[in-house]
Amino acid sequence: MTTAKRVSARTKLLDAALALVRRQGFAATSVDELCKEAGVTKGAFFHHFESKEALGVAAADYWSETTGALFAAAPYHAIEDPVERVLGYVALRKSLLDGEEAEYTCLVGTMVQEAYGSNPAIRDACKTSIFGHAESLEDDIQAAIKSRGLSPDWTARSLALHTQAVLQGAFILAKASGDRAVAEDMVDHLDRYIRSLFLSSPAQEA
Amino acid sequence: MTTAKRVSARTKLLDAALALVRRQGFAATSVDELCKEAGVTKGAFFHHFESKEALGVAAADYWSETTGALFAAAPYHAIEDPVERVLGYVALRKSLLDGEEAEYTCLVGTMVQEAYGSNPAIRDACKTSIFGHAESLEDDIQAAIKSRGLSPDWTARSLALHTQAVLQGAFILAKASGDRAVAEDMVDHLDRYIRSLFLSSPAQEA
DNA sequence: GACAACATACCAACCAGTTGGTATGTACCG
DNA sequence: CGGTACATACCAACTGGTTGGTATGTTGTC
Repeated sequence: MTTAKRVSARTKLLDAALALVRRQGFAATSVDELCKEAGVTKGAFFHHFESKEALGVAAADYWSETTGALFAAAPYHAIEDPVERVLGYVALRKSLLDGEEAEYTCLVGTMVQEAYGSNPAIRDACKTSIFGHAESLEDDIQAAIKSRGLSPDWTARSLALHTQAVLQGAFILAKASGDRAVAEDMVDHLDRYIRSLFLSSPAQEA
Repeated sequence: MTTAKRVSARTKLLDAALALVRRQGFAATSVDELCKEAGVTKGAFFHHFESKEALGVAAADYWSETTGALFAAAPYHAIEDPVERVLGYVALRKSLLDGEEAEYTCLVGTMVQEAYGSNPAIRDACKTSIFGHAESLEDDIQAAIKSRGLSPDWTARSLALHTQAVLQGAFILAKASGDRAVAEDMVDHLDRYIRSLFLSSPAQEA
């Protein structure tokens, strides 16, 4: 092992950032607070990150890595029919709506709202995270289009992004109402929409 | 006229709050900055608002009023067919995606992400704004259901909220990418979904 | 002359970031 | 193998500027 005793201060700070920024936003989270949550000192913070902004960028990248690994390992990829695979993704997203708001909502969706106008580096990192995740869905959607012989007037990319938009919006409504059931209803509508795009016959149970 | 020379400091501060908070978020916007933008002093600020938090609540209420008036005056209400009226609302929302991000995005959607965990008063004001606006759509959706003789497994309320979720999500994607065309695509998907719910035959042009 | 609507001057707490330092490697040279 | 040179990882104390908020005016109006 080349580095670190057990868990490096860097990783502890990134975990602290996920927890605190998701709960209260980026600007409202101070460096002191992050250090306290991580159990390290300010010296350690500025050893690993040259600024608070740099921590924000690193946190977005860290978010992409950890959530990317989670979705890459998910069992829905094994579903053979591509339409059902896309619906499997949506079902997984619904099942992840569990616990407190700060536990299931999206770090980069929260951060980009604060950063888009004043912090290009964080904005770009958030963009890469959201649009990169959407891309991982695009191939399945494209395969689903092909499998049903469709020539839609919408693109696989735009539908992949739509799933992300619905989820991000669902998070906002859940945060506003304090009720994750609202978010679940939004995902149900998304499921219904995707079925309507790929299945010629009307309603059908999951 | 009972108050104010021309425009009261209170209104100027609320307008400043809309501009600044939409651009950079609530926590990142300081009282000094708000006063400078509004062209008033700190004394005026704390004369009208007992705290920064109170300004946040007032800004959310002010947002509800101004946007409420805008939508109440919109011509789509005159459309006779309730399904077309709902689609008219969606078309209006799409047409409002104009200018810079900070000009078309939602104040309360931005604020609630920062406030939900640490500021119940602001959270509630945002909830009232979003859910209140959704309610103004609910009657039209209910009428649309009735007009087509449907008995759906979804509620008018949940579809009204879904429109808001799609819009809020579209704003996030637009902020992340810096491209409002992405948001327009999301609204197109919403339009397509609503048509699929109410029209038995497939695609049809607006 | 009372009261609302502001302005000016100020403060204690907090902010991001810096400093100067220690403890523990690790690389390389003789 | 020993020792010096350098790197990495971290820490406690500090700094200058900013923060939300206050105390005390001044002004215009009924």
